[in-house]
Amino acid sequence: MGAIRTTRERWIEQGLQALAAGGPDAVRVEALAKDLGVTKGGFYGSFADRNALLEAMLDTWEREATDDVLDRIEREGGDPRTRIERAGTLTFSDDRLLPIDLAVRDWARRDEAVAERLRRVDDRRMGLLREMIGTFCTDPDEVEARSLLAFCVAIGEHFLAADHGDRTRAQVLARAADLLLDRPPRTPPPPPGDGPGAPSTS
Amino acid sequence: MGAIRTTRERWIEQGLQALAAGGPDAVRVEALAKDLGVTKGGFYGSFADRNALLEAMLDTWEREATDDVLDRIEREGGDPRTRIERAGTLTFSDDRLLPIDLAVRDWARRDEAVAERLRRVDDRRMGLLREMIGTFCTDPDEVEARSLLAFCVAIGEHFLAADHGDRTRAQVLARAADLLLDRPPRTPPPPPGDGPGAPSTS
DNA sequence: GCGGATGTGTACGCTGGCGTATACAGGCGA
DNA sequence: TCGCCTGTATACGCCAGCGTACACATCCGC
Repeated sequence: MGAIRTTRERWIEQGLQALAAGGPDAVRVEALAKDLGVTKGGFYGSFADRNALLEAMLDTWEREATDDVLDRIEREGGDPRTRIERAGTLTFSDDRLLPIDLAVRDWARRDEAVAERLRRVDDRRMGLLREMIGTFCTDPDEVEARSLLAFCVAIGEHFLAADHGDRTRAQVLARAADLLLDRPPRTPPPPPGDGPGAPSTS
Repeated sequence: MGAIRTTRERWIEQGLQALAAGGPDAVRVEALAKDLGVTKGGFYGSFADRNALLEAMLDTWEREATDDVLDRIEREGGDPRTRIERAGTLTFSDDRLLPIDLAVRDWARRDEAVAERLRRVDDRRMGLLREMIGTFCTDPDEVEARSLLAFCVAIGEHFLAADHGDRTRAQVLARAADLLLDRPPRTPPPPPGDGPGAPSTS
């Protein structure tokens, strides 16, 4: 009957999906079991309790969100501006990582232990931004300000509901990225009939 | 015994506090009753069910977050840059409104009806930003990009855990506001021993 | 003062979720 | 082959939370 035994990793992955979809309160042992097509019987063999699962989920997320992404950026190299945008893409355009990231951010507002993990993750990301932006901006205060702006827009974008009239969000983001990365507008105001939005910061 | 009868408004207010502190899942009828020093007996006289309370809370929030704030900005007038910063202060430095705002944003990611309300609120706020930034920036694409950046940093700031080394968050935000509002840095790099951070965008 | 409207306390049934206990099934090494 | 280890199903006790029922208190208009 049992296709693949339900391992610890499968519980963690399903927990992260539930976290992404409904926040920490949505991580319920019996619901995860149902999603996995089993009962909760075996859960307590892999985890002491629900809290142990949450910890394990955060461990997994922390690793995936930092080492995995940063290693890949470093390995693939490229122009500083390109690397910033690739970092943004890997983290904030990933269908898997993005919703988890946003859920963790909200969670961190209410749980100091989660906030501490998030701080570790964000510090590494800010470090990358500082380094990259520092290659074309000399004033250290301005580097910090631009880095903060870039990070805030990459996150805040997903918490913002406003429309932009004729423009798409992607178009506005592309222009914002031009401002932050101190480069001329890519598509000045192109005559009508342009393609879909450029990659942008997020 | 009962000092002041527990009115509909008191339930709503307490509900908003709970929402701010723990998200929509934390808005529990019996918990609110306990906070108010009563039992849940009378709750169902003012509200059909828990959901009706949530709706009423959102109604209240929507009004306070738009009409009340925007009316006040308009009434007090002032320089465009000043008005932007006052709008930010009234909304995102208010101990009462800010946590509610952040909670609603996360909630909106999972509930389309909440997202619709948030869209109405954010559209009005973006409208103000566009108008103000448009007074000193001519390119409409750039106005939109700057408005988005300003809004994103005002929100994103609170979802960001990173440190800034020697600088305080307020200092970095002040510099970011200078960039967005296209004005020279206020405290170029002041010798040590400066006061607390300037108001900034948030 | 009286009576209804409004709020209150207590008790109940129901559901969902956690954690435990216990017996069962299948793979894998000695 | 025999046990063990791992995962599984089922059943249980427990508690929190929603919504209902009903009897009681208090205020306000008449």
